[in-house]
Amino acid sequence: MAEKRTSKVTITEVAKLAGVSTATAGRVLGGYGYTSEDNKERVRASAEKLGYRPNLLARSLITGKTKTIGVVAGDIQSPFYASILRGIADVARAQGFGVLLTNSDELLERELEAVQLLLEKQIDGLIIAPCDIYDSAHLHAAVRAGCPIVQIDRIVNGLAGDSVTVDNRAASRNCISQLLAAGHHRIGMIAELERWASGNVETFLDRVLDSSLDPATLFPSWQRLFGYIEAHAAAGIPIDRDLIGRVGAYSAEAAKTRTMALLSRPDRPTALFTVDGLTSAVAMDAITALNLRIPDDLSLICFDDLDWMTFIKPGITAVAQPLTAMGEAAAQLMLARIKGDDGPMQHLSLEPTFAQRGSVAAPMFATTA
Amino acid sequence: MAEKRTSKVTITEVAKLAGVSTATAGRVLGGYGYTSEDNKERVRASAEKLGYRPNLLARSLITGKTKTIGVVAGDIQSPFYASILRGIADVARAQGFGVLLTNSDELLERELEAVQLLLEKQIDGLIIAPCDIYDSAHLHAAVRAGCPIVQIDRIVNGLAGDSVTVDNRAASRNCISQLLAAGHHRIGMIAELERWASGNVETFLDRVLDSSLDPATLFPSWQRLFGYIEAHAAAGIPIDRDLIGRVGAYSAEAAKTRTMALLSRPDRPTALFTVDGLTSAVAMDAITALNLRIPDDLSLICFDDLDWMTFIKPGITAVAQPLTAMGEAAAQLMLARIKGDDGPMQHLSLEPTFAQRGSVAAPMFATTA
DNA sequence: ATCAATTGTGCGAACGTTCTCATATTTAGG
DNA sequence: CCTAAATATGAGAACGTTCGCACAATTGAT
Repeated sequence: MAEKRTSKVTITEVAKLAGVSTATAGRVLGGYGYTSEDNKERVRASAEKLGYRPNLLARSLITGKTKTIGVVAGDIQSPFYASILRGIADVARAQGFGVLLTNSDELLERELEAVQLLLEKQIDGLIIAPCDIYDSAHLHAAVRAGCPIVQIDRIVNGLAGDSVTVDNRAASRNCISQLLAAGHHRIGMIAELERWASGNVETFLDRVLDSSLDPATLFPSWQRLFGYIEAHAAAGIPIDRDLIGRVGAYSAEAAKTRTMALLSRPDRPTALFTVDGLTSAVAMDAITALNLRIPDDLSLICFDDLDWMTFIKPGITAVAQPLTAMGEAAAQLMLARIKGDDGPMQHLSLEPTFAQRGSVAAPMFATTA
Repeated sequence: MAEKRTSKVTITEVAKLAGVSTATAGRVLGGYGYTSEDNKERVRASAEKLGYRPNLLARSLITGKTKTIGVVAGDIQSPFYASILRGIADVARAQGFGVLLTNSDELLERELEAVQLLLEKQIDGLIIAPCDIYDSAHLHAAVRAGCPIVQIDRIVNGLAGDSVTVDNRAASRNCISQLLAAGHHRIGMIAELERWASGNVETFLDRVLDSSLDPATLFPSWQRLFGYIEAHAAAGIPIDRDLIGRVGAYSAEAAKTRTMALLSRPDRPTALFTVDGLTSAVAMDAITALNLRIPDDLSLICFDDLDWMTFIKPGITAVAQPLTAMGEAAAQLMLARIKGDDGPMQHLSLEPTFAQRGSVAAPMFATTA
């Protein structure tokens, strides 16, 4: 490159032009300490004239604060994380904070790298949807190293960090209860249900029913299954294990296969409960492919409210998580910690809203015994 | 806070423990220069033992490179920006770069603040969907200050920065031609059409028809109107000015009002062309509200392919921009510039794909003369 | 054997801020 | 008038790295 001038106007040059020390120039430009009205003007004028831009790197190096918060999302491309991120970014911006973003794709290895990078970049705090809620030594280490953490959507067991979640268990129980009340006895469920530390779905059923399981220690999809089981128990309806479509991974393809299989059974469910945005879209796709009518052939309730649920055929009844609000709350908690709040850990549980629309009806007839 | 230890293990301490100079420790840990195998091991062991984490701030301050690229999106919450961002983040991560994100909400003032913040944080480059393509002095200044810029979706007139866009004019022309070929003579269009430097829609029509307008200097929605006009001209079909629904702002409410008005006319169009994701969703909403059947009562083609377009009633025919690819390309261009590429500006135009589905049919009858 | 690379090391100066300290000067209260 | 606070300034040391330089020690080709 021929020319590479400009850009590096330092505070020293501004000070020189203004005829004061760098210390004084720093004080007026950084706004910290005493300066005479006289010098304030002179320094500001010089800064303006030279087109001075403070170098936040240098400031951060000495203050130890970067005014940047790191975010590890699963996948910003999903409306779920996109909305949360929006909430975070808004609050951060309002306070002059920047947002450093990474995706984990729910892969622990990625998360590890991401957290590493963010910490090296000296972020003031970390907002994360943790992949692994049972161990996550790296997160414990981060906290120990003085980096406050706010968890989103799920909670690492025993981690000293705030959290913002939704009562998935109650919301799910509510959905299933509504379906049961409408007369459905065979309610299908499509859920990720990837990791559970202590066994398989059968074990899980037992543990829920004998109340020896703390839902707070689970991944959301397991919490939602928790509510599904509870609702059935409360209504005295036995659960057909075959109706619990465990996808086992966060994958559209796998979910599609699983859903098609579930809905193609001769004794297919009369109602379906999808447990997140991905499975809802996939289910809708399968339903269209199989030419099933909603709610005549199949009732449907979805977790996560997507824009198309408003205007599709009959509206789709759904649970809406307050996503941007969750992001905002997370950022607010974070900023409080950064400002020095060292009170006890806060675990916010925001209220989801229930969007009653037209996808639930009474079952037309029993498909099979 | 009672304890605030750990976290600050510096390279000096590592060096001391390893019994070498900070320079040597720096060389092995930073991987830049010569070091004996012997010392390499010793230093690495010491670093490991102390839990050393490099402070990228300090490194950046001296190298002048932060390995961070700034992104100014309109609104990450929209699938459009979310997908682009995903592409950017992937490429960045693969090269060890971080992504600093901000939203402009397409507001110049916000963009100004955002760019300011990013520059002060010393980003290595800026990827932006610029609000104002006619002036943007701040972007020219950034380039002059040595910060490479890659523009997305639209191009600031005369700005020395690369760009990644889509041929909106051609894609739009193609859509309209298909509708015309299907027999539609009254094709409605809903578009933002917020800013055009040189006048109103009438003037624009004239300028397009006498070929005195360079589409590259326009906002996407105007480019799409450009194609709409051209297609009509090519087919020899006169344009009814009333069918061009100019929303005038990026607002769902305004778009809804405009769309409802357009579709409620006694001489309503027999086909509709929506020009982005927002207007498509809004149009779908309006269509449902008015109880119009697709494609019987109304044919529909949308710009931007959204997930629900696959599984809604008849599939919705749409133009799909290669969003993640655009993000990836933008990041790639950016990284090349950062690595020192000072070749001529590149203006990439990626090919959109056309998803032919079931929302287009011949018009059933003329609604009115 | 000689000279020029190549390899290896440490010292101390950067980078652009803020911070600590020392030292004035002004203000205010008795 | 005196003293204590408040206001104002500058010199120079931080912050944690990398970089330039000087200087050895080792190579390898003539």
